[in-house]
Amino acid sequence: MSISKIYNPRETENKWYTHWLEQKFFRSVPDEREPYTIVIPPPNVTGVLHMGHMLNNTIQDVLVRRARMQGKNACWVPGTDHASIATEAKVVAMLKEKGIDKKDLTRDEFMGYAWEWKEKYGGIILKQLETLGASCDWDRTRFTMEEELSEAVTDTFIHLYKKGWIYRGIRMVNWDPKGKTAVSDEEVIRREINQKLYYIKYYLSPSVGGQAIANLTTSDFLIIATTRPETIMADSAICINPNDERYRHLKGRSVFIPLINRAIPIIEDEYVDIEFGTGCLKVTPAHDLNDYELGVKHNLPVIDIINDDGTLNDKALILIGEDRFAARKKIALLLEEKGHLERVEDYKSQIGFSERTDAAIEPKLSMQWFCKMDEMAKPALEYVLNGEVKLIPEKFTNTYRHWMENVKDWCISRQLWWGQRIPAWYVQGEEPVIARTREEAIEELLIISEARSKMSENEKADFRLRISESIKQDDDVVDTWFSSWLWPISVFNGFKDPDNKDINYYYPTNDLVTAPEILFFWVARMIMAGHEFRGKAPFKNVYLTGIVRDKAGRKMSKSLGNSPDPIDLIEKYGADGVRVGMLLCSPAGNDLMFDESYCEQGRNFANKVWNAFRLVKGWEVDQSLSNSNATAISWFESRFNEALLQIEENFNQYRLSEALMETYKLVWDDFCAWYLEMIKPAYQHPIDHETFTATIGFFEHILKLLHPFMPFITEDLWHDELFGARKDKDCCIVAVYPVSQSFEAVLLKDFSLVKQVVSEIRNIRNSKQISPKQALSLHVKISSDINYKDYTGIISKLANISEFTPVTDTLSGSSSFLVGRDEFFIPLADNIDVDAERERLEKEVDYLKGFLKSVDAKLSNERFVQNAKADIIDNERKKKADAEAKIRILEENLQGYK
RNA sequence: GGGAGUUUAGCUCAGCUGGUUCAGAGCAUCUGCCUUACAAGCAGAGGGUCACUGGUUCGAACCCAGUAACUCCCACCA
Repeated sequence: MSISKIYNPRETENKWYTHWLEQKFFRSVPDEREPYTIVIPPPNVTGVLHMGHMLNNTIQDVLVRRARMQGKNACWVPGTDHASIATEAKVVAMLKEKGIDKKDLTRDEFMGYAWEWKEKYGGIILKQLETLGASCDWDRTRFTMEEELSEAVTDTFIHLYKKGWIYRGIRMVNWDPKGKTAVSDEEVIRREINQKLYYIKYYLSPSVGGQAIANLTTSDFLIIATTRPETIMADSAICINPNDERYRHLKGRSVFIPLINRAIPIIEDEYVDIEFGTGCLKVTPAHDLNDYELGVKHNLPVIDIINDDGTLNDKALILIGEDRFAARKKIALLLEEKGHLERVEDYKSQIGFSERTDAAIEPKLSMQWFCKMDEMAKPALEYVLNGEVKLIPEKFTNTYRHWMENVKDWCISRQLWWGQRIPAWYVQGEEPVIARTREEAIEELLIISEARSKMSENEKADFRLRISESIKQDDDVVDTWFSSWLWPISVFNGFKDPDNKDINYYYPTNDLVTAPEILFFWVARMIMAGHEFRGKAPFKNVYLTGIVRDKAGRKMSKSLGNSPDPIDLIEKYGADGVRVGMLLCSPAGNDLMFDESYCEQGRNFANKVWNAFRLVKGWEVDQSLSNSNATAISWFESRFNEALLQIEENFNQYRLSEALMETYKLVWDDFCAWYLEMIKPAYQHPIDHETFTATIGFFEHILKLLHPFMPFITEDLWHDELFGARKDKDCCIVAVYPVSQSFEAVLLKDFSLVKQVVSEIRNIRNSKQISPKQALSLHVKISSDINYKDYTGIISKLANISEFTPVTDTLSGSSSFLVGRDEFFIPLADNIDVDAERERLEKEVDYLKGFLKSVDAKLSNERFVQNAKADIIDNERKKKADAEAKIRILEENLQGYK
């Protein structure tokens, strides 16, 4: 036999993945079986696999593989997301390196480069998923920007527009000056930043009507606190609280903006917090959301001094062309020079940053497209509240509800090129028209025009000609999420062909596995779209994974450099090892503190399975031998079913890491450490046929249980001739997953006592430094009803006992122990420290007496006896009897030492 | 500022409706072993005032109230 002592994953992984592909095991087409469907959360095309994907996709693969083995028609749909901002940023950067500026390109040219880039790098992450063993139906791979999915986006836009749920308007949006696009509220990450609060003097203009105000002595100026001094040039007013006594005298007056000396009015509004800062607020409608609203209310002009790229424009009058942050520093100096800066304080406040580019968000007024959310949020909330969609863990329901009840309209336009272009068409002097194509837009315009005034055929032709020359499509694209919210429907072509076989069969899908961070971005919106377009939520369960953190609890990120490359890990520990490692440290719903040592544990486990196989593989069967392991076999059978029940339960509750741990212990402890040790024939001895067959059967069952977690090693072993000849199609991946059968509880209970006996003997050996090779004799004084005769063989073998003698009296000069009510003695005449032995017994008796006392106290407590349930009381009585019996035994034994 | 969650062994976590022999697992640690499946291993051991303070109860890791620490989400205070 020349099987390697160590499991070598590299050889097997490729081989079996290819085999699975060849056999089309991942392929799913509708049939009569019950479907089990997962759509992948499409990773960004720009992405490379990181630990978050690793976790997320391992979980999906475990679920899919298990479902497949349970006989369901398992379908895992893979794909990628075009990720407009992230991808466009990468393409722009790539072009820049080549010396090309996006500004110098036409839209088409840019898209050419972008597609080229996508073709080149877009497939990487999916290839990487293969190495981890993902059993996706690759024939179904979709991309959110491919033609059909883009059409779905356009159709959806039109549909919602017709419903009046999509509208255009000027709003204060979150502007990303780096990406030069608006981003949604959800894409803004707020961080507390150390800032400076600048106290700036605004001098009052000469008093009203030329009359000096008497009590205005020191103050020819007001002081205003701001974190953004570079925006003072955009100020439209100063606002005070009408109830603020301190500023009563300022009503109706105006001040000059420092440096540029533009006069602005002082207005009053209760919005201003008297307590904060100086109680005076500068109102900058163009650059602050609240100020904007204040401006609308008080009819103030909007002065936008910041360009799309975050530099100051000519309306600023000074510091034109400077970046906003540079301008901030410079203006502080200028103000200081001119004596306008009263003081500067350190100040902490929340600043928004773009999720995609990490640029500080600039509130900016602009014309954008919005999607109304309130109507769609209602049913989407209902699905979760009534349990049709289950969030796992449940705690997210609260957060979900809160969000859905306070949902705001969704800014869906993005000032980018990479994405689905907004299907709005403009002609000078006309309202925008929403249509799929230029032609349809023109027709639409014609109809509108026709409705206004009747046109002759000539006029029509003229009109058509005129508008087809001037008509222009909106330059913007829709938010990426505006395509991914359709994903569970669009991957099955549910928009183009709403009654097709696939969508009818696979939709709604079963489980969605994703990160809680995108519960609102994506999950909530998918539920909305699911309801709107299919009348059904898109999935039944949403498993929200934790965030992968490092050992110190920091989120794994590129910038921290604390994230291992999953592919390196797979190289090092094997895909099965990494999968196990990932799951071992991922309790459902909690973040996981990842550490490489978990992968090591996973690898060791794979190796354990490998070696168990080597052992069995090496046995020679002797047909003439009769079965000498009946007890061990029935014990393991029961134990297996007991564990399987537990595993099923864990899976039902999506406790994957517990399901894995249960399997791990079943294999390592019960199967390897106990069962195999019990039946293992002596060196170079054959095994009987019956035991061998049973063991092979157990092994197969174990491989099946392990398969969803460790697909490669299990498939590899599955095909060994040990298990008989297998056809190409007869694979572990499609083997029938076992279903738990009834088991013998009494046998399991008795056996746990037997294990204790073995452990006690080993313990005595250990403490007395007796070699395992030295056989011992065991004397047993039985008072329980366990039939130890059934177990003498097992005990003898596992504890190296040469003689098993029933006795009726305690045996002095021996090391003794108690298991249950049965007493065991190992004669060790010259190796016994009598004092120590006596002491040990006394200690045990003391402990038992204490224990008995507490039980007695309970039982003599009337209220306990009155209130507690009968079985609890019974149990206490049993404990009492048990303790009393043990004390009697031990005390009897102690006689021998007196 | 509002809300949610967490706090159990050195680490990561179980502990389901309060009640099986003084609270469990895996890893790590310690001790002894290279015993022909596996040192990526075997056998054994140690390790916890269940964050803190009260309360309810015959009985609390579990229920209630408060306190503290941490985490996350939401929010326009310059």
